[in-house]
Amino acid sequence: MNSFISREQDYALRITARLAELRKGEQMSIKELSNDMFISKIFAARIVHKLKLAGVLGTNQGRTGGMFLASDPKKLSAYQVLNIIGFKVKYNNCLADDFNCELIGKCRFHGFFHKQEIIMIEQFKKMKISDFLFNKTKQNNGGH
Amino acid sequence: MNSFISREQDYALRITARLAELRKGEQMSIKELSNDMFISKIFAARIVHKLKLAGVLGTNQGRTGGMFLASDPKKLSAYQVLNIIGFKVKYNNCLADDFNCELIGKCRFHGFFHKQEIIMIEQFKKMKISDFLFNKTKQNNGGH
DNA sequence: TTTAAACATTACCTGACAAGTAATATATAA
DNA sequence: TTATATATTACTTGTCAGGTAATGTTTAAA
Repeated sequence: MNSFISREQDYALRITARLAELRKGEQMSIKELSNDMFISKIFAARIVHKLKLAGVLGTNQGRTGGMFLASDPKKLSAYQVLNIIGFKVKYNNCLADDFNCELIGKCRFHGFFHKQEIIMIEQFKKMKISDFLFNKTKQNNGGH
Repeated sequence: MNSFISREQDYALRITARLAELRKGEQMSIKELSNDMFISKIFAARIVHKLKLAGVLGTNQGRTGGMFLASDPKKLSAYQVLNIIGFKVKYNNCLADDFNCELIGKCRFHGFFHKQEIIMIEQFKKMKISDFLFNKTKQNNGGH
């Protein structure tokens, strides 16, 4: 393991990027989405629910239900999506809030890891969901 | 949780950095080392053994035994030490060799994660153990 | 020769958690 | 009423980091 990004977080990114390709007013069912993105339907539903609670996407229940992106994909960062699914990753445990390091003030690794972590997070904040569309020709945001 | 660096890897870095402070010919016991670096003695022994097998440090058994750094700390990178302890971290599982992604060629997340991972690894390669000495002013730790 | 103190090595335990499954509830349009 | 959506909770399972325990081997000093 030891992956920064969990499967669930990865799926959340895929899902938002896929929904960002829909036209205005268009929606998509979990079934279709999970087929497209190769995620089990039930797992996808759970993720979709979290994203909905966070306001990133909207859902309609019922027979003609489905879901759609409720945020501007050009403003929605990868970092935001990851955080909704619980992105609490650290370069090293010693950077965690509740970590009590006996070597604090003496250990130079701490500062190095801290700096690297900040650099990484900046990258995740910089990248927006619109940068990750699967098929750019289908995209429908301004300038078409 | 989900830390890039495991405790064991972190300890390996501490150990090599601490040993780098010894004078030429000087050695240190696991007992003293584990006290200094706040690592359980038995866990430290396991890590030391791995580092010895990799040639990073040398050990002497027996009553007056101990260990010493066998590499030049100015050439030994943090990356090398991490690798000895099994640094197989990925930004995302999809970067693993045995990962079979159904979205390959279509998914833009892959390329992004790959790029970020390379940048990170470069940093770990650039930093040498000599950059992390605990006490730069007293490198030879006189009155011990 | 005996013993103390060092490193060497293997085996095992345990709690956390990622990942996925199962089951059931609720909502809505035809 | 029914088919088909999403909503929600609970459970299962496998993995593994982190640590503990136990025992072996080596060496120098008593």
